[in-house]
Amino acid sequence: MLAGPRVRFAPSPTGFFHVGSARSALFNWLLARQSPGGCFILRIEDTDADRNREEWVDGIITAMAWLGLDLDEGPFRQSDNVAQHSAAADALLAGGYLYYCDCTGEDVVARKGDNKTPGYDGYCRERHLVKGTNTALRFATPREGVTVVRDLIRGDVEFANRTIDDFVVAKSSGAVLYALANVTDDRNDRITHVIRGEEHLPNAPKQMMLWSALNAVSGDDVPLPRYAHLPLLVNEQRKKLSKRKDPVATESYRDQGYVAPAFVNYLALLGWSPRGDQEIVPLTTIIEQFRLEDVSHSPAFFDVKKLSHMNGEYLRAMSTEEFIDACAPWVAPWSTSWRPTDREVPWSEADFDAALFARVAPLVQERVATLGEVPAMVAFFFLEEAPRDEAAFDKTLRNDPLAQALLGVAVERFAETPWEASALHEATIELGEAMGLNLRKAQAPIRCAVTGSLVGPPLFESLEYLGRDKVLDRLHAALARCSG
RNA sequence: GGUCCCAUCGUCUAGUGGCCUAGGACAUCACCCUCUCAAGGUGGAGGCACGGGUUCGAAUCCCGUUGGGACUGCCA
Repeated sequence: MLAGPRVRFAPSPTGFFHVGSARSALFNWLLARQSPGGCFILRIEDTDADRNREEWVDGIITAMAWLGLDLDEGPFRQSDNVAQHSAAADALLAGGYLYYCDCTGEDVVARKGDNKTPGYDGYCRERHLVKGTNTALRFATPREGVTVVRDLIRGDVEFANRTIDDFVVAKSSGAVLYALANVTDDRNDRITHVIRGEEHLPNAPKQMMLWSALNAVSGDDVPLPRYAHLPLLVNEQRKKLSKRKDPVATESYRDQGYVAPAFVNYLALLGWSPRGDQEIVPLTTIIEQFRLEDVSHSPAFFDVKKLSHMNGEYLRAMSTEEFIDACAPWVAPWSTSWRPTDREVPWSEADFDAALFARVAPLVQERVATLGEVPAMVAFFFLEEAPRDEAAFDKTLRNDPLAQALLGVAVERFAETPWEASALHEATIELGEAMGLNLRKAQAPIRCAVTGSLVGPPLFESLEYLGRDKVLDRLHAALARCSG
């Protein structure tokens, strides 16, 4: 049987799950899923104990599950492989690829002077130091020749070897660093494609050197992986998305009520596009058409506006039942296993009426872009008193005698109108006509009195669903507030 | 500073030498629909960074300029 590509997503759990990471994970996953025998591996790169936190690991796993990026192997922990990393370092040292160095950072800078070549100057390369308490292990990079990274997205990228300094492979504490740990694991996992962010491109030649050296000292000639460096995701300032300054936490998009299929679809569009003029396409199409070779070379801006639009499209494409279920974490969080963080539902469990929500759901489904917008739109159904938009109230009612008069008549008329939307609609038209108001004008004060707002779901359906008693109560209350 | 990457509407992109009078999507504007708000429909405005080549022909190839970015850690 033909072995498919083996890819890995190797995040370090040093913060919230970054949307850029989510895209890297997705592109890796797509490659694995589009070929028979493809294998998608999650490897948590947690070797820097100082910066890792267990909750971030959970965040990665939860977010990937949410996005539907299922694993074939893992999750593995890089920290479980430290013995192999050390063994790799030992072998490389024995093979003459590594040497001990006791230079401090200051030493290196001090010696630099007018030297144009950045980084370490190779000072200790010929000193033949032995292991001590302050000795790091460095890789002796070739002084001549070039290393060419055959990048699937960018083509061949050449690095003159003399521009690559003797980088540190293991700290003086003995801890093996990223470059070697990553390569050792990739080699052991038989990774065939390394797909990651463009910020790793300068690491590639170093890792290729390490890979070849490892092959030489182990006698196990593992084929070099193909590399693919994804364009960066940038902010409005065209800078790499920053964990500190930019809204990059994938979790927060879920909390806001973006749905996974929409989020994945949008992510796929960042640096890639499906054939034809249709951008909203099913995952199966994306899997089918995705090619690393087609990924764009230039950085992409994460545009929340476009994401929102797409999310709205996905929401509207749902059946009513699906939409109702999808709303649950935002409207009835007590009933769900997952619920958004930092989001308060304006009503209590006792106030909520699931049957009523099911009736109004179709009305809001076509009016929201995210599920997080739903509660505010339907709060007036479940709260004893509708939330108040004071400015709207002042404008439409308090300072408008005609509107108050209309409300007064409405109270009487609605007391005897058959309680259904179409009759209420008709009644309001007649009410307005009697006072020289078109429906647009006539509905406003009623809407404001009953829903507390000037915008919302269709009014007459809302009245019907709310019920005569509540509507009449609110009409009276509004009148009272005008005179009070 | 050094190494490397990148360059089509405001944004994401299609475009791989003639199909380009440069297509689509988001955003934006106008109009239509309409009980509000949305959604939807129709239409508009808006782009190949610049300069040289190569070619009968260049958004597409080459060189340069300019501009942006990443990396430059005993982090990943």
